Amino acid sequence: MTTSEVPDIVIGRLPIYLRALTLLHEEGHEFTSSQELGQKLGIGSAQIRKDLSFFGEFGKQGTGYEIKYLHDQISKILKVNRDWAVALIGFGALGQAVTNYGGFATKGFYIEAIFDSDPNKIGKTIEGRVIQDIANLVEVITRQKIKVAIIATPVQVAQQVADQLIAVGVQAILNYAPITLTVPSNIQVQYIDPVVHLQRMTYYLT
Amino acid sequence: MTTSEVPDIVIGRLPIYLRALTLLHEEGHEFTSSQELGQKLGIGSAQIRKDLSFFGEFGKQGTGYEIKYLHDQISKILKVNRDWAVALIGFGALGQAVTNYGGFATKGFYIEAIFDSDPNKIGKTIEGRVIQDIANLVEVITRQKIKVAIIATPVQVAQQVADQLIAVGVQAILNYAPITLTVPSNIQVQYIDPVVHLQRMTYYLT
DNA sequence: TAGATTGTTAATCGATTAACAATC
DNA sequence: TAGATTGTTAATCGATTAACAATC
Repeated sequence: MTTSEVPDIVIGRLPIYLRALTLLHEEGHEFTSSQELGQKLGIGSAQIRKDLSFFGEFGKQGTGYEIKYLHDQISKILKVNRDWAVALIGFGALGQAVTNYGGFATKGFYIEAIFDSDPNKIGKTIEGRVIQDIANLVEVITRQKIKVAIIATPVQVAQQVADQLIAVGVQAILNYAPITLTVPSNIQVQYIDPVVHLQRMTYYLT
Repeated sequence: MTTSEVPDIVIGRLPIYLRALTLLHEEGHEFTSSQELGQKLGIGSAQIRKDLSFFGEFGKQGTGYEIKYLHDQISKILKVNRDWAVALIGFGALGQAVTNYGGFATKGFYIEAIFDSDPNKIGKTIEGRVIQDIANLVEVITRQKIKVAIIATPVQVAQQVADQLIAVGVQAILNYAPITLTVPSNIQVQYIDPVVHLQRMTYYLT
């Protein structure tokens, strides 16, 4: 959440739009409208038009949006029209699942460095990448100029790992550890904690 | 997002509060304040007090909140002071990671039924649970009266799986498939798509 | 042209926050 | 008592939405 022209909540919806556009494209559609998109996403059509208007004019009156064009434009806005090198810290069950998940690479996020502290894991090769000693984190990430990291460590070390990452220039952290990280305001952090999502839903259950 | 007395955004913060309280408790603290909590979570203290005020009075002027008590109260509010049976649909790499993840059970979410469509997987036993044919989903979930489900299927079948789940009484869905599900307004859905989180952050990168 | 849909404005709605009396 | 912190009010801030002129 950085001070910015465009509200962060709008930025947060763009990947959702992108995902829907990808799906429509795969289904062979060529055009869509703010109404159709909104229906699919459970969002008002006005909101979609307003969100897009922060960045330019992407549609045509009467016909709507060309799906491929809008997809490319949003990709550019989000800077996902290129590849990003990602560091993964923690190669436990979760870190291994993250590594094996094909969805990152197909979207341009390549895990190019993996770290763990377990001597039994350090040195092993996983799909061409050697698991490195977390003691070398500072050196390796500095050298490779990696800007994006995924934390999949135990919760006890997550904050100190984050501190190290930030110290060597990482600007965006996807944190799987169940803890809110304390970071400077210019650092991006996103959280994945499935338990949080489940707990949010049980409130509504009868 | 159901029509409700308490704003859904407030409900969404309660699990975060719970997580912080758990941590403080584990660190041996006995009391905390809205200020301390807010600092740890990057949230204003007034917001925390306001959020809690929707449900009652849990603190004491001058001393703040007893951590264990507040934790228990929020647990009750969220209905996570009991166990929940969970169905898992899809036993690919992701579904397997979800099954092996210990974090669900320790928070009271027990995966009590696993479904897949692959004949090579159906019938196998995983930690005491047999992988069942997705063709039996309707029967099994109806019989076991399961209310919470996790979708970890390929994106192509996620919507139809969701439709089936809802038809047999599932009220809360945690969806790992990269698609926005269309569901009735009384059904809770939460999404986990790490790519969405990463794409949201790259916008801010230089 | 007639119909459809955009981009944008202004109104509405809702969430956050500052301030403070109450009180432990 | 003095200091600290709550719960709550009212003001501020920001996001959503309805409406419509413009135009494809």
